[in-house]
Amino acid sequence: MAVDKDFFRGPTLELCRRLLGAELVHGETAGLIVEVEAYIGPGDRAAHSYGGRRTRRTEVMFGPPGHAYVYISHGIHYCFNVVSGEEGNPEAILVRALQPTRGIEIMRKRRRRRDDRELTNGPGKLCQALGITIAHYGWDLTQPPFFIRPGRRPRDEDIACGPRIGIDSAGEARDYPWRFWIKDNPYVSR
DNA sequence: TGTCCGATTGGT
DNA sequence: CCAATCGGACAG
Repeated sequence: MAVDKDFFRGPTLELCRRLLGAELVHGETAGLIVEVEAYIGPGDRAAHSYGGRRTRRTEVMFGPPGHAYVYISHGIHYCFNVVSGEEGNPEAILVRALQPTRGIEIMRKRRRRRDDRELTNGPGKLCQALGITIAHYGWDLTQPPFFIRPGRRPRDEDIACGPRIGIDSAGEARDYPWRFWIKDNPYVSR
């Protein structure tokens, strides 16, 4: 059913590719992961854990991989990340978009949009659609009701990568090609 | 397409 | 103080 703990081990950029096509499940709602971004620890100016910042917010990233890092964005939205990398290295992967697979009626109620693509094509949108909040901070993603299920991994030629979104004041890090998405998938953000 | 604003948290 | 891993509304 859910992935094993080992699924989350290994380099963060490799886990990014492994997450594409996997299913993120919360309760009765779920979707295939179609877009992610890596935020890699102390050396990444765009990461909340840049320079080794260790606060109540970033604490979970210092723990073992496979847990949820949820934070509040601009005061009103939630963003969901998967903690990655070795324990002690504060790394995480932001899930930016999903393709709904289950509970789409629930998502429509929560989101109230005309176009179903607007349900989960952004990091704050997908949290609202799946009911993910700050209360899920630190949760273990190998256990129901909140977990990741392995799926069909896309072929490498069906995966695209490029610079991350919304971080234009991060110096060199701005151009790192650490955003990954499934080519031509209609649920990818932007 | 562009711009503006909400309303919270952490860092300087 | 102010920028931030964003989304929605509305002008044009």
